[in-house]
Amino acid sequence: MSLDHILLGMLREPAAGYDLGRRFEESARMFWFAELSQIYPTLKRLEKRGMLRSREAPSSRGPARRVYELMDAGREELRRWLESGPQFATARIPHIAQLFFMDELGDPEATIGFVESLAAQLRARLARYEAIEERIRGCGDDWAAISDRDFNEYSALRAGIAVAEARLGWCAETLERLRARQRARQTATA
Amino acid sequence: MSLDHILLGMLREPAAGYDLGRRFEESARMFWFAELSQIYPTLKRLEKRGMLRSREAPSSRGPARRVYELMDAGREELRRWLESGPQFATARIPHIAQLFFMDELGDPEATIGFVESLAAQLRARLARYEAIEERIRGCGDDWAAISDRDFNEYSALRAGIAVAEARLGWCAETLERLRARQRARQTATA
DNA sequence: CAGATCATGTAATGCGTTACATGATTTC
DNA sequence: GAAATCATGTAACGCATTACATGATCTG
Repeated sequence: MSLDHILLGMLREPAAGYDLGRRFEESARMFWFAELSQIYPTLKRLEKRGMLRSREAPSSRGPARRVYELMDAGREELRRWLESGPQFATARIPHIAQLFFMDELGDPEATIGFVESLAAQLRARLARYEAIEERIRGCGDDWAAISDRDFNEYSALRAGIAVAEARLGWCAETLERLRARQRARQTATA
Repeated sequence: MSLDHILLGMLREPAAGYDLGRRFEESARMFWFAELSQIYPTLKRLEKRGMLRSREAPSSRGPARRVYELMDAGREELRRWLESGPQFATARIPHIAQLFFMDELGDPEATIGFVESLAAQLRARLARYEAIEERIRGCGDDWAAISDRDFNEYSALRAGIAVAEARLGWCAETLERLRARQRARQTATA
């Protein structure tokens, strides 16, 4: 029920479906993602419901763009969502599920390898986030004069960084404990 | 594609669908959730594919239980999944999406209220996790002698706690910044 | 006897992914 | 002329939620 709202939010400035697709890749990845094949029909549906209006616009290259614009009904729906209090999705964290059952492999080294690989991927993700943060800080004017919109977008980025850091910290802590267990086991066998 | 694997993992000991439903509520909530209405057909499908086998068993109260048991094919599928490396779901974090668009309300106090409410809900969640941790530490024998399975389940819990703490920390940091902005605005107006 | 818990399921609907189809323009 | 980018979409399938349907047993 939220892709609708996210598209409405993104359409506070008129844009074509294709543009929104790139926005998911660039700035919204952290908290949501949608394929173009989902975006296009969703925009059509929102238009049919009177939330959006569209017109054709020529493209500098490639076929004509269908540019969507937010209508009053859409703006009201967006505001209702924003005023409805924090929404939570039911958790879906496959890698923690894997860890949960990892003893099935009967190989403590496999668990260690798994968490190491997890840490590597989280480091890469964190690096991407931090690169964005650098870019913002760089082109950013002075920090207090920033607009509310930019401030909130920056806060969302900070949230992603905070969680990635926490997960990495957990990896380090967990690896330490796993290795301590391995050492204890090896001295017990010897 | 993962509920299948999670059910296979849970069925390393035979159980009925209803039992698995409660397990999601009790110990797996942190990383996954499924309704009974999704669990029952999924179990049937896995049986048809030869991953599981089932038999009827009498219940102490209520209708007969259908108890499922893991077959070799199911165990192999489970292992393939565990060996396939850490899987990530595409992020879906509605409350960060809301924050991202929150300036639409044009009311800085609304953003502050939103993050406060978020913090309250995260504190409640963290308290639940910590209660589980207490329970584990309490009934737990000595920490090094714990089984691999219990160790991994504990690690999964620690992951949930780490993330909840990080989100709460981010709330505090963000609230501080939001309030500083408000103060700056008010002195500027005065 | 009412309400909670145990226990299994189906049906309808909606959300999301993957695969497929098309075609123009720009860059190398 | 090949590959990348711009741009729109449809179709099939699978995953997830909500609502509905049924009925036994236990607890207060």
